[in-house]
This record gives sequence, C-alpha cells and structure tokens, in this order.
Amino acid sequence: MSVDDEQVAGRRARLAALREQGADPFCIHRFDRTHTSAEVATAIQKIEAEAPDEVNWDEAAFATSVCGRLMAVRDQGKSIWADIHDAGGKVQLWAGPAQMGEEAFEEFKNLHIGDIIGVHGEAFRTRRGEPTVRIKECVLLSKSLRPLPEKFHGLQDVQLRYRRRYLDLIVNPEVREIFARRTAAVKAIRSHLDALDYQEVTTPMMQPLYGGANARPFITHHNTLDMDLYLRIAPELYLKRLVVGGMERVYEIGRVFRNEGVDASHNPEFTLLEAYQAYTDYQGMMELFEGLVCATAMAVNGSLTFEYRGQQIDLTPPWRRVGLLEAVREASGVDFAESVTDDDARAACRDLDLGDMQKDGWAGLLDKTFDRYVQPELIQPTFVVDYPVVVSPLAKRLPDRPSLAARFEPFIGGAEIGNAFSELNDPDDQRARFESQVRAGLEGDAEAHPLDEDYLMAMEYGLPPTGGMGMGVDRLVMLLTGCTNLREVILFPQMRPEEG
RNA sequence: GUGCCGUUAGCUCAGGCGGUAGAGCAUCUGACUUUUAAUCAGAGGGUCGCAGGUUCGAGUCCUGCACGGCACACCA
Repeated sequence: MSVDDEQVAGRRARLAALREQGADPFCIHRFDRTHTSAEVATAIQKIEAEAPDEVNWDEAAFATSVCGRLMAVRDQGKSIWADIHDAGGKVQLWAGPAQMGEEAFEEFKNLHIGDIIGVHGEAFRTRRGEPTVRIKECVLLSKSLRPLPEKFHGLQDVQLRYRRRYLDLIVNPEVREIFARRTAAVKAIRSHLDALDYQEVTTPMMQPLYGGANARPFITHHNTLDMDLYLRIAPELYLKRLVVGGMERVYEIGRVFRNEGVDASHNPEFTLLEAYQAYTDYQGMMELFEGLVCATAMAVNGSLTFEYRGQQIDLTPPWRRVGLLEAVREASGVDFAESVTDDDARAACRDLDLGDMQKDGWAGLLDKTFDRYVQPELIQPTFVVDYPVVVSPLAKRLPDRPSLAARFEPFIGGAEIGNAFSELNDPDDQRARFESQVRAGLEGDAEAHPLDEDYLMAMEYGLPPTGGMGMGVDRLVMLLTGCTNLREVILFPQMRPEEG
C-alpha cells in the first residue's frame, strides 16, 4: 500500500465513521462566522486599548465564531493548540476537555490537517501574546481527504505549483500576496481611466477576422453558423469602431490570445489593456501611460521606485524619450535612415553580432539590432518613439517624415510593456497598408494582418484624430512585483499535459 | 528548436568508486494543560519520471522518450 493510499485511507475511514454517526460534514450548508481571523485580532486590540490597566482575559474574553482550514496542531495531551487559516490570515485555537467536553475533545483529536472547521468559542490573548479562540464547540465543515504539502518549506515543485495552484495558494502565503497585488494593479488601472472619463467596454473575443497586432491567431469553429472564428489577438479594431461611433474615450481590459511560443515572458493568453481617446495623439498617450503606470505602482508598491533584477528603477515622470533610429544608431553605429534597400541594410549590419541575417529585410534587421543593442539598456522608463511605417500598419505618419509613424513603445527594466500611436484615420492609406500586409502574408509572413473591409468601411464614415495605447498587464505586474517569470503572475499558466 | 540542469516516500530534500533506499514534516501508536516549525518515545509508508541497454548486480553508467527549470534562438 502506498503512503498516499495509507494517508488517504485514514482520512476516508474517518469520513466513513462520521457518516456512520450521522455527522457527514458534506451535508453542512453554511457556517455563520462572526469574526475573520483579522477581526478577532482587531477586536482584542480594541479591548486592550480601552482598558485602563492590563486586561484580565478570564473576564474579558468575548464570544466569537470563526472558521477556516486547519493548518497546524500542537497536541499536549489535555490541551491542544491549533491554527486555522482564512482568506486574511490565521488565528490560533485552544482546545481542552473542560471547555468543550470530553467527547468533543476526543472528536477534535480525530481532525486532520487540511480539514475545514468552524468554531464557536471565546476570544482572548494568551500569555505569550497570541490572539486565540478557546473552543466551546467545533464543527467539521468539510473533510480534507488528501495530505497537504509540508508546512515549513511549502510547495516548492514548480510544476505542482502551477498545475495545482490551489495547493500553492494554501501553503505559500507569498503567492496569495502576489495575486492580491495583481488585483490591486488592475483595480488601479480601472479607477485611473474611470477618473479620466474613459468608458469601459467589452468587445468580441471571437472574431470573423483578426487584427490589431502582428501575431498568429487561434482558430475555432461555430457549429450552427458553420463558420470559423478567430480568438482575438487584440481588441484594437473594435475599439476604434466605437470611437467612430462617438465613444470618445473607451478602454477594455481583457484577455487576448496569440498562437506562439510559451516561455518566461509569453503565455498564449494574456491580459491586455487598450485605451483610445479621440482628439489626442501619441503625445497624449505618453502622458496617459506615465499616469497609468505610476498609479499602478502606487497601488502595488506604494512607491514610484522599485527594484527589479537588482536594478533600482524610478518611475517618476516625465520619462526619457528617444527616437528609435537614433537609439539604434548610437548603440550600434548603424544608421538605418541611410539604408534604403534590404541589401543596403544587410551590408550596414555586416559587422554586428546579429546571427543569421539571410532571411531578414530592412525592418527585420532594424528590429534585431534594437533588440540586441538597445533594449537591454532600457532599464529606466523610456519611450522609444517614431517607428517605421512599414512595421506600423495602423499608425499615422509623421507629417514631416512620412516614412515614420507617430508611434512609441515604453520600456521598463529592459522589457517592452506596451505600444501606442496616433491612430491612422485615412481610409485610403489604411487600405494601402492592409494590401501591403496581405502581400507580406502571401510572401510567407504568418503574422501579417488580413484585410478588414468592415473596418475600412467604418473608417470611411470618419474616425476623428485619435490616440491609442495598449499595455501588457501581466508584464507590468511582473515588473512591479519583482517576478522574473510571467507564470508567477498568472493563476493558471498554460502547461503541457503531464502524460504524453 | 538548441545547449545545460532537474525528476528518489503525500511534501521538502540527502544518497562518495555500481552491491537489495535515508532524514525532517505529514500519517499511525503512546506520553505531556501556554504551544506557535511544540517536544519526547516508537511504527508504517518507495515501480528511485517512463522505456530500453551495459553488468553477476543499476537510484547510481549508456541510449531514447516525457514533463519541467535556466540560457540562447524564434516570436511581438
């Protein structure tokens, strides 16, 4: 018999005995708690604060009902100390035969670590200073049939932590803390935009045509409509339709799906914020970005400075702005503005450490050079501005340099955390850009945009000048919480099945 | 995709040169009325990731596979 069977069998035997006695814990529907663990501690402090002298807890103990998961038992024979954990923390319990009766005391000894219990009793503070509930009555609310991971080291196995996140949350308090901070971040993003009169909307996740980013989509099928649909790679094109419709400030926080590799900074589904504001441009989006990230940092860390991978980062605006081509020229010595053709660019890059360049054109080499020589140095928050139009199919041209787009990407700690631009609103130019994307697709670019006639029609009705931005929420949370793997900030990251 | 590393009890980890597998927590039994990683005494618990190979003998050496971690590559 394996140890698993042995421990599970012991717990099941106990459950069977309870059912035999007509005390099936799974038949209990509710428990009316009067205090959470945190509220017990607060109530005790309040009594102490109001007492003129030291509190006599023999008299001052107050009635309470608490509940949670049994996580530790310190059995001393006629006196048992135990801890239960609830959402906000833990509270100590004290069980003795005099308070709860011999029979109930013996029943208490039959509990297993992991059981969910409810307790009626009296709260006091022990001589050692621990807020404690002296048990008068204990109710088993749910039987835990499997042994929990070890209490001291917690759950370390990374696979188990992600595959059974509930165990990770039960035994690793710092994990609960990270997700609490993630929730605070999303809340801060929402209230920042709400305060600026942005309207939160939801747009289709299943789209007949995908767009708004360069990525390969997931394909699904609708049976009764008998049509393939794409899981969205971005909400962009729908949000801009709403701006055409007169919603001047809109945003969406939601999941997008990109059919690409999985690693420490990529999960196939992730949370993206996109916001659009009519009558502003990418300069306006820079201010929005600074405000959003600072508000989020305050919510997550209570500060505009934080440490990431040993580097001290300061988010105080205004952030540095550098031109993409200028930054690349300074870091690598190659001026892409002087190269016109793909061959020119390859020749200019021949001395750089870029690996195989055969398959790269001008834009690909620019991208590679930036990634290799510029991006790792962008530790302090930096807006990299003015991207080539050829890699920005939805962005407006700069009036004085029409080969460049009014677009920027913000970098923090060497990581790209978003993308923003003045939205292209010339439907003829947009059609030409789509057509060149379609050509790129035919030439083998799996991530090129398809042509979206319906979107072009919307634009022909008139899109006001508009600034738009997107921000990777998971990546921002990762930075602000000091996590170096995206999976640490996603509750259920995508994993391969364990067996073949 | 490539390289390196990992996979041993429910959990956390040891296992020197190849000789029938160990500890702590958890579980079970006993002692103990202020403990908080409680303590003390004892017991049970293993297809050593999977499949082959070498060998008299494999947790250990070799090959393949699976899953994961890190780095690089790809990707935005």
